[in-house]
This record gives sequence, structure tokens and C-alpha cells, in this order.
Amino acid sequence: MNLPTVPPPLSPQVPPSVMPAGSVVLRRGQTCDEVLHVRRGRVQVGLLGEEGMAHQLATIDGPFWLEASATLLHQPHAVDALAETALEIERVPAAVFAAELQALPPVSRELLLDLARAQRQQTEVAISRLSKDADARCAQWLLQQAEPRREGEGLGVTLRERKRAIAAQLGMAPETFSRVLRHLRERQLIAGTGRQIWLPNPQALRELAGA
Amino acid sequence: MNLPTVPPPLSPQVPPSVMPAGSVVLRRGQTCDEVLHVRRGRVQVGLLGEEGMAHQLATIDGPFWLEASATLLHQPHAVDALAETALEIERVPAAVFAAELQALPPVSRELLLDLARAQRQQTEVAISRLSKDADARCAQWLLQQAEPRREGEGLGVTLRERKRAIAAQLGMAPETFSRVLRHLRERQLIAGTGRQIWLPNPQALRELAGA
DNA sequence: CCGCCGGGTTGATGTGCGTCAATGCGCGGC
DNA sequence: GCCGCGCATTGACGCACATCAACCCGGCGG
Repeated sequence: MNLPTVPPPLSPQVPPSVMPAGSVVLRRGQTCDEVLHVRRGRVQVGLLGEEGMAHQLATIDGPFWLEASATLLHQPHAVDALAETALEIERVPAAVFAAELQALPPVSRELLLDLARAQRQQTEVAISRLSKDADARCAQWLLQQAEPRREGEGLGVTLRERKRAIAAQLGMAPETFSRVLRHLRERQLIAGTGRQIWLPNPQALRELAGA
Repeated sequence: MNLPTVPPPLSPQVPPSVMPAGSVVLRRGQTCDEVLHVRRGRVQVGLLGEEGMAHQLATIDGPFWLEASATLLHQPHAVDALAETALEIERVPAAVFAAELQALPPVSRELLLDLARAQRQQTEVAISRLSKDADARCAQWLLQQAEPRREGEGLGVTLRERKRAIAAQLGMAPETFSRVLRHLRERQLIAGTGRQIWLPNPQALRELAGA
């Protein structure tokens, strides 16, 4: 008796492909409609610059699932990946992957998603600490927190926590946070006093935040 | 028909407990014989200092599994965790967790372990970048790479990659790496020329690496 | 033998940000 | 009302590290 509607477990329909050393395996921002299982080889994960890995986050030896968290969360890739050696890769369509996921008991599924979320958030934090200065991180944070305000153009932010706590979240000393806010105010990128801030020029903030 | 040898799915035998805001939920280095499922509340993850979170890595809202990667990998916790709000926590014995894991299809299990490994490695990297200077990170790396050498006491290291690549792994500029090595040589903590290095005083290196 | 090239080293310089200390300032207690 | 306490701000300073530029040196082709 067969069950034609159920996809087979992750057996590769496609034979594993190979990539030479030095290949760019995937790029940050890419959407993923397949999951890559690296069977043999070593890949570097990080942010590519003009010349090789500008910011290296990890190097991983196969066999392993590359950037599975992106697929699990249905989000674009958070990092660039570079083949340090030649690779033997198996490509699994996202649909097959999703089906496999659905078949799991709910606890395991939740756990899997928790881990994926944790990993991605850590990656984002690491990247923003590596490649952005205090001003940029602060601008990025303000934009994330921003909500549209009624009267007039621009977005608004209300600081709900103590500033020292916010500074800690942003990975900087409270004094630095204070100075950054003053600096942004001088440059007319933020306005308002106390815990109510608004952003008269979100566009400029966005480009300060970088990407 | 019942199957008494199979543990029930993660239903709590123990009613969920509560923790007041400000509690230290777990500490780095602690071994984990249970997994904590935070049902409600918010926890900060990072490194505790004398006064609250010295280095904050993330803050997570329930429901979620706290530091599941440690349990999955049978390793001590990599971080401190602090209750930002009051928490409602369910404690699952590691044995139950392991059984659940065994029941999973192999692919999912591998995936889970991959994610756990990735998360932990990222955490370690983040911590060492936050709390150690270039000298300490370099010392730590040398100790990790070290292998016992035949003649005489001390450990040996051979640099298998280009120095610029090693520097990238350590998150520093090649020039800085060069200077650190010189500095360590001057302090007699390393010796040798070229790609062959040995460590006449591993103990001193260890305390330079800091914990 | 010489020139060149690429990786490594060294020095000079800049800068982002942490730390320390002084001051300002709201807020609750008395 | 006044005092004191804690957070926020501001200034001065220092440090760790990146960056830039020069130089060194071992290998290799001519």
C-alpha cells in the first residue's frame, strides 16, 4: 500500500552536486527555496567584502545543514557563505523540508523553531556589532521601534525602558548612548525631549543605519 | 493498549513553577539535568557582572525553550540568564528530553543538533569578542590548537593557514595578529620562528586567556 | 644575478568608544 | 519648602585596535 500524497523522506531525487573551493555558496539577502546539505567540505560563514571574507563569523565542516534557520523561518539568508574547500552538496527543495517539518511532533517543531530564531537573532546582532558603529546601531534601533504618529509627518518612538537598559541592548555604554542621541539631535535626525522622540527624516536615518 | 516503557510526551509531571523578576535563572558553567521551558515572561541572556547584566546578548519573550542547545549537546550552559519579568517555568528532566529526541527521525535529529552546535559556537564567539582583548583571544586560540610535542616539555602549534586567515578567524586585523604574536614572544609565552610555534609556559597562557 | 611579487612585519597615526569624575536634574520623603 | 538619591548628561582622558604606508624577505622567472 502506498501513500502518493505524502512526499518521501529526504531522499535526494537529485544526485549531490559539487562546488569547487572558493565558490560563493550563498549570499545574504537571498531567498531560499531549497535547503543545502553540505556532505563533505568546509565552508566559511560571514560577510563577504571586495576581497574574500571581510567579517568571518564561523567555519563549519560537513556534514551539516547550511543556514537551515533561514528556511525554517521563511526568511532570506542572513549571511554570505564561501566554500573554503571543494564541497559536495545535496539540495533539498523547501517544500520537502516543510513537509518533513509538519510531520514532527509539535514539541520538537517548536524547539526547532526556537533554535532557528535564536541563531538568527544572534547572527543579526553579531553582524550589526561587527559592521556598524554606535550611531548606525542606534539609528537602526530607533527605526525598528518607530510607530507612525498622528499629527504631521514622521515616525515616533517612546522609550519604555531606562536608557542604561537600552544602551545595554545596543551593546554600548550609557554615556555613549547619550552622546549618540545628542549627536543625532544636532543633525536634526531626531527631535523631541525626554522619553518621547520623533523622527522627522526617517529616510536619512535609514541610510545612516546602513542597508 | 498502553506502552509503559515509552515516556509520555513532554507533559509536565511537575506543575509549572514561578520565578520573580530579577531572579538568576541559570548561570554559565552550570550543568543541566533539566530543560527549562519558559511559558510566560521575558528573560535576558548574557554575562552577569557585579551589577546586573554586564554583557547582554539577547532578550527573549516566552514561550520558548531556554538554552536548549546546552542540553542537546550535553554541555554546561554557555551564558547567564536573568528574569527581566516574573516567569512561569516548566522544568523537563533531561532524560525525558533525550527520549523525545531519540524518537525523532534521524534527519530532524541531525538538524536539531546542527542548530544547537551553530548556536553554541556563535555564543562562544560572541562572548570571547565581548570580554577578551586581542592578546587573550590569541592565547585561547593557541591553546585550542596546541598538541603535545615530543622532546621537552610544553605544547606545540603549527600554523596551517595563512596568518591573515587566522587573524580573520580571531576577528582582528592581520597587523594586530602579528603584533600580538611579537608581544607574546617578548613575554616568553611563545617561542619558535615561522609557522612552528611552541608554548613553553601553557599555564601562564591559560591565565592570560582568562578562564 | 636581478627584479618582481606576495605575504609578513613594523611604525606612525587616527578614532571609536569605554571609563572616570563632575554636574545637572527630576522626584519622593520628611 | 528643602534635602538626598539615582538617573542622565557632559567633559576629559586613555586605550585598544584599525588603517595606511613603508619596508623586509623568501621564492621564482627572466
